[in-house]
Amino acid sequence: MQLAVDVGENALTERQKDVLDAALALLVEAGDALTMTSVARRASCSKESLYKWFGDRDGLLTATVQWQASKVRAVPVNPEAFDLASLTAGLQRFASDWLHVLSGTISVALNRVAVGHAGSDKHDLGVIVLENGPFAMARRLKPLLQLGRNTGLLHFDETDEAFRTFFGLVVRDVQIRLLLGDRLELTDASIERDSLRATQQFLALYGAQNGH
Amino acid sequence: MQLAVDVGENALTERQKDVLDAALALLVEAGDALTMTSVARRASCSKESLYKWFGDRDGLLTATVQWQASKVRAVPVNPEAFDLASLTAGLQRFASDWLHVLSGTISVALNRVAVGHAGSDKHDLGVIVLENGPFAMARRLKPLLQLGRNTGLLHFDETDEAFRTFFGLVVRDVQIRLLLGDRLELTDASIERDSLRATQQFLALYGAQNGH
DNA sequence: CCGCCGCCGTAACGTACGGTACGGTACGGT
DNA sequence: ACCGTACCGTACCGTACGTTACGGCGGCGG
Repeated sequence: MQLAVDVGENALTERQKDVLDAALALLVEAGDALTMTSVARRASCSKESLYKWFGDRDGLLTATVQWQASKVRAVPVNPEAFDLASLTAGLQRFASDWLHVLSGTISVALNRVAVGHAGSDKHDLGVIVLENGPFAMARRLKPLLQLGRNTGLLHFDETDEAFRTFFGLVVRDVQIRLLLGDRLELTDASIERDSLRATQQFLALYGAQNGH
Repeated sequence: MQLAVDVGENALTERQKDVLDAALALLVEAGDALTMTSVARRASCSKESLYKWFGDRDGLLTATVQWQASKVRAVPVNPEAFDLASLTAGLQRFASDWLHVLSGTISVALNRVAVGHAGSDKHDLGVIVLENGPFAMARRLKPLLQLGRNTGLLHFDETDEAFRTFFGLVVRDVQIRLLLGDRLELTDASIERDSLRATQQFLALYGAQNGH
């Protein structure tokens, strides 16, 4: 399940990063209708350079998605003085971060193009987004869950099942509705509220003080 | 929130239904790469007829999505002799049905093209899928939830919040992973197991016998 | 100063596909 | 028998876009 995301040495010059940022912006604006010409114009570079640097259109899209993925790096949770309060805070902070990312225009745009490409031959984008989306969330959250289990604060058999339940409680129908174009404004306040609710529901299901 | 899905009189001839079924099959196979020529060839009809019947490519796609939507009609739950057992059975059956639909190749294909189109100007497909997906699920489930509340079996303030929690517990990360191309085989047995788990978790959160 | 290199801008090419036009055929009505 | 209608198959047109090629220009080593 451990797929290579970073290509070791990205070897991206600043100029190329600027180009990829321009591609990101266009991806947000136009979605998959992005053209090589539009990227070249927006980034003030030649199409020749685009093809030299990224090979072809798919290479550019792949590099763009990876570039965005490399920008959102995980902040690890430090397991010092671990108790119910810090577990709750960690879960809620995690849910809040995730909802903020999910509802961002960049996340929506990238997920849209990746979903679209997963339907054709090119599964690369889907794999990359999968790896940096749900799978990355799982890798980041599972240590916290296992720490909770080791300290007796949580009860579950399969870490993966616990994670997926938490995922469901946090994300619910938000992502699919956003991807399908539903206007669904998530204010900071509502995200805070939903994160707290999801965390409390998760603790009600897997917390040590409750039955099961 | 009540959007027209059926166009009153569909006025679809059998021939046209066959064409739309061919379009559905091609949508599953090729996704958004479907071409008018391929539909005409598969359905053994002329492109002229396609344009006469459906206007343009978007019209064909819209008609295809609506045609599929018209095929999966809801089976209402009869509220006779309602108790905890029938509530549990209803929820579980609902979850099972939904997971079966979600994981079907047709649902995945239609959601993919709708998500893709939601990124461009044409939001129609997204709205239609939204209307026949999450929103239809909500309309079908909410009467059952309210019946549960009226009979004292469930406790919640907002029906919509309860529904969305159930949605999250049932769907979790399954749909987004399928849309992104993750190989995720859902056997009948695993779906039955997941439906039961989701139902029990939901009852643990909103059931009358539990706290809150 | 000179030549090489990387890059910009743009023009050009090939192709795929949406959309249209048209000839040919079957059929039902008169 | 004749006509209108509906439809199939196919050829065709226009365009958009991916991809390639080329001219020009600034910088840098010699």
